[in-house]
Amino acid sequence: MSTVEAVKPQAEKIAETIINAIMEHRIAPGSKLSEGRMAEAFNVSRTKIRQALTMLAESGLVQLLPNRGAFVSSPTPEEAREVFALRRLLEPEMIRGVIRRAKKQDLAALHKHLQAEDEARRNHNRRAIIRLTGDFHILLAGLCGNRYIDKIMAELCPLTCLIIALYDLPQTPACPEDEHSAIVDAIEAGDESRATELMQHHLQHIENALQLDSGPRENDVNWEQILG
Amino acid sequence: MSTVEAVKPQAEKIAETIINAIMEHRIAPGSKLSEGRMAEAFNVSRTKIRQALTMLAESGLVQLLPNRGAFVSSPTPEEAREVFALRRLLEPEMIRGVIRRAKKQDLAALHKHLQAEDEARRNHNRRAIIRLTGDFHILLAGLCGNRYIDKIMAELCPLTCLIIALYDLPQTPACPEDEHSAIVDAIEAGDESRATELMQHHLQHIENALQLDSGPRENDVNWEQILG
DNA sequence: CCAAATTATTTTGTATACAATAATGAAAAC
DNA sequence: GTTTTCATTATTGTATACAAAATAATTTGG
Repeated sequence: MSTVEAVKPQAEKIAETIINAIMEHRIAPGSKLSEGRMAEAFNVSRTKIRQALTMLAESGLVQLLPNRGAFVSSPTPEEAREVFALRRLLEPEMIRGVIRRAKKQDLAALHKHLQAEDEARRNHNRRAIIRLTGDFHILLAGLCGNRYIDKIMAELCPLTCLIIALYDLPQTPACPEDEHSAIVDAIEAGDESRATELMQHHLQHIENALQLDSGPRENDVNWEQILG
Repeated sequence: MSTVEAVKPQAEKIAETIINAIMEHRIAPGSKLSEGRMAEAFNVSRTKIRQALTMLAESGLVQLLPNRGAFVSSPTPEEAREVFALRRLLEPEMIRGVIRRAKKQDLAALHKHLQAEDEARRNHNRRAIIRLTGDFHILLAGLCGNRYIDKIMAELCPLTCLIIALYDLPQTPACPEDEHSAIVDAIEAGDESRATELMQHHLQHIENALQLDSGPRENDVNWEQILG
């Protein structure tokens, strides 16, 4: 009797690789994702790539234009605002769930994550910082006890990374230094109102740091280097 | 200069057909969706069907088991509760958006929908009733001004239909008679607190009418959730 | 007759071939 | 020199063929 191992389909892995690259700002918004190139890069047929792309499109990270191909989304300022509005709605509830259900090991995982963030900051590893600050929210979502919120956050966080790539001022550090650790402290203390308020402000800070009044910034496609 | 018409891909249409059938309870939770049969039914190749199925899987309505095929999801009681928890969080916010932004024509569309619901009820067209009561919430979501909430609701409503198919008592009418029209009245009156409260209660009523304490009803063979 | 093992059939997974469409580049016209 | 047109190239869209896996059917052994 063999246990049914959760075999993760290859297409999903490919999609995750792309998501990771998006979260690390290694693929810019608007980049074309050529099926042929990707098939070559991942050493797999276009069929698989196509599958991964439809998944990414369904999650909103990629736009599929008929007969033109797949492009990484570049959210408009309005869409950016909508993303943040939704996150401000979801994440406080998420926090409440985490406080209610978190076990010791979950808190340990959060602390471990904070350490990783810290290390990335010390090393001035900008890419890791961006990805990890996104992952923090995904990690929280995974602990909130609602798998649908979890799924949504897993889509909204990469989208937020695209938004930051488009509208954040390059010099500003994307994420205020210690807000994450303050949130974890409040969670650990079981202080629901403080934790949710910190989260609200945290999200508001991020949005405020963006330049959402002008149109999307001109940034061109540096796609080749990714696969090279 | 030709405007870029939004050509809706065929795969999407197939997926929508399936979603519609799910919302009308013409496909039971747990049903197997065989690629071959579907290809024949829709008169397309399996490639297209496969695309539609990955889309449906991504939206959570279908479960893809490796080497076994596609099955319509049958949410567990826990999942059902999570769906409702999320809806209770999203829909009041949605209502606020609708009140803030709704134009005359939007309200007209809502009234037209209420009429359709009424007619379906008069004709005792149970399938139409179920679908239309779901569509009401999707319609509202489309008016709320946040396309991400819209997208999420377009997934949660069909899921809710599956939940009702699994856990609702057959004799109970799935949706309390006039709650939708009361909500529209409150929206029209611009009474935010009343509208959101009505929506809260509405969702609570639906959930309360379900039998979520026992396991999923023996509808079909529930082979699939075991492997997940 | 029932159970286990084996064969046959069906169904899913993947790659590839070819058609259709768009993007690119070159030549011609103004 | 710039623009338009046409041919070429590259890319996407779709179906199909074949391999792998699972299900169904049959045979064999007890």
